[in-house]
Amino acid sequence: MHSLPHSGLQRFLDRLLSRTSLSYQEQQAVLGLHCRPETVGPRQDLVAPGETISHACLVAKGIAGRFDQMRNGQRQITAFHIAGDMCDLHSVVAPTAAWGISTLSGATVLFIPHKQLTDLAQAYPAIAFAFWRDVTVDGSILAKWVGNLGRQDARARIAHIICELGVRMESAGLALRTSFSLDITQEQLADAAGLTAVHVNRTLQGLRCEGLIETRGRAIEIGDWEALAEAAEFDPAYLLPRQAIRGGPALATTIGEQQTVAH
Amino acid sequence: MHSLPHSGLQRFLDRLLSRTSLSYQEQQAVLGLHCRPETVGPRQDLVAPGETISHACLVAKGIAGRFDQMRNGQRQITAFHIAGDMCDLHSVVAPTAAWGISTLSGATVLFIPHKQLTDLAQAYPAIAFAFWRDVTVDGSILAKWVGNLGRQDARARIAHIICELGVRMESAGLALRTSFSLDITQEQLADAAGLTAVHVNRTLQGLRCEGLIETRGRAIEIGDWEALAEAAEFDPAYLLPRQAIRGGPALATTIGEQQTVAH
DNA sequence: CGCTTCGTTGACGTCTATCAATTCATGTGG
DNA sequence: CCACATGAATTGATAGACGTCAACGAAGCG
Repeated sequence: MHSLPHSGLQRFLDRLLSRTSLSYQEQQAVLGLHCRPETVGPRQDLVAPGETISHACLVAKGIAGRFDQMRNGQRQITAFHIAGDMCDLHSVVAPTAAWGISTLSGATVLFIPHKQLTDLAQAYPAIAFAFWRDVTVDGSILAKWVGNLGRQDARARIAHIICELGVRMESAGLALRTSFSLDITQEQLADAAGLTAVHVNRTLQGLRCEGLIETRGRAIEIGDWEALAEAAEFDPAYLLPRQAIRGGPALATTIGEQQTVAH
Repeated sequence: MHSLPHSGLQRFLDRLLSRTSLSYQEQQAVLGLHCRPETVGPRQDLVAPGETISHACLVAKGIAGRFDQMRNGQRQITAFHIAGDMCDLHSVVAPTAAWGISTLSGATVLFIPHKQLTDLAQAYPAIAFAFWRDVTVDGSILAKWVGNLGRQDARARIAHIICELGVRMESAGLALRTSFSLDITQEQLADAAGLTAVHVNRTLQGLRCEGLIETRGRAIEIGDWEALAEAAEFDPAYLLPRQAIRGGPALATTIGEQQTVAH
């Protein structure tokens, strides 16, 4: 369909490589995925709640969110997806989504048929393993969000979300953790933090007054990272950076990794 | 180590079989896992937060919980594990836990070395696939908990937890969804619902007054299931019952399932 | 019998939601 | 260049849900 790999695929590959080593051939196989790119405006639903889908969504540019929808129409964002994230690798296993996916900012999204992904996982065990790790990271983030929503107040919740996205953007090579653009509205931030937009607004003002963050438009500057992380009780271990994976079981090498992680 | 398979392994196998078909040989391989059973009292930590582990925990009897711990010692339970649940299949991929695991009631737990599980996944692709599905179910439940904590009030949150555990116990063949023993304290329920024990107590009284639940000790009776599910906005789709898996991609059969799911 | 754990109750304080306006930024068309 | 529309950020006043603290009762257990 496309002779040159889309830059979104390169970002996705980089993300996989950040936790799993893949051979040249395996890397080429990922880059060779056939996909249908699409430019989407903000606040557009990519997957409706309850819909059965046959493709996964890869965010190439912008930011998207998975959400749970209540009867009264309120939404709870359960995950943010930045450039390079595959929104719903789960859908390969469970094609009928209990959730929805929607763009938050304007975005470029690649639609990849499930069959392409399953074929890939089948042909290359190392890729299947990388996919499994990706799903595990997703679960780890969700567990942390449960803790964040259940046991932290508004100030800590928002600080935690800001810390997480900063670190994730830095890991993805999109920005510095202390200076990045969080291209979502306060209302969307509220839907992620389990708060109202009004209260998010006041809490952000509090964080600014404390000197923990500065904002210019949707750009966020964090002067004192340690202080913000302290306020958020943020510990990046749950994001499973490479060192948290190292020292793992033999599966990594035996099931298809071509080379061990550098030490 | 043990000539006869432990009944906990049988429960675990049944759980896997509820979503993935396995051949006789594969089933025997699961039952042949070597494990160290241990009887543990209530409120005992099986895995401390931040600990690096080399084994997974399988709950054979009783109920355990994964939790996130705050600086001040408060805990947020992020997942319940009933008999037949493998607590931390994730730990195979990420052996340094960002979370902790603790018994809630008294329990019998089997400790299974990671190596056993990785060997199994390596030898039998269908088992690897079943593990992947298990991790996906876990993630789906976590996402629903985020929605429950972020956008529902105390009454709906507690009702939702009760509904979920009822359905899961019924699926596991442990009880009826309308009549089961929820062997945890109100304080533990509060740690899962993101509330205080006092407020849980009052909310439970409210649910009893409304006639939505009846309790005798820790046994719960649900007279009108529909009404409770309505109050909780509970839809079991997120638990990925077998029918949500059917109609999935070809991976199931191509990657090792011996027979298609009965229809 | 005393000890411990758990469930229950009351009074009070605080965090967050709700509702409604107002300001600000941006873009569009005349 | 201005009038206007639109979406987002901000502000104020008030209400409600939930937390906190403290005490008491019930049940199991050595």
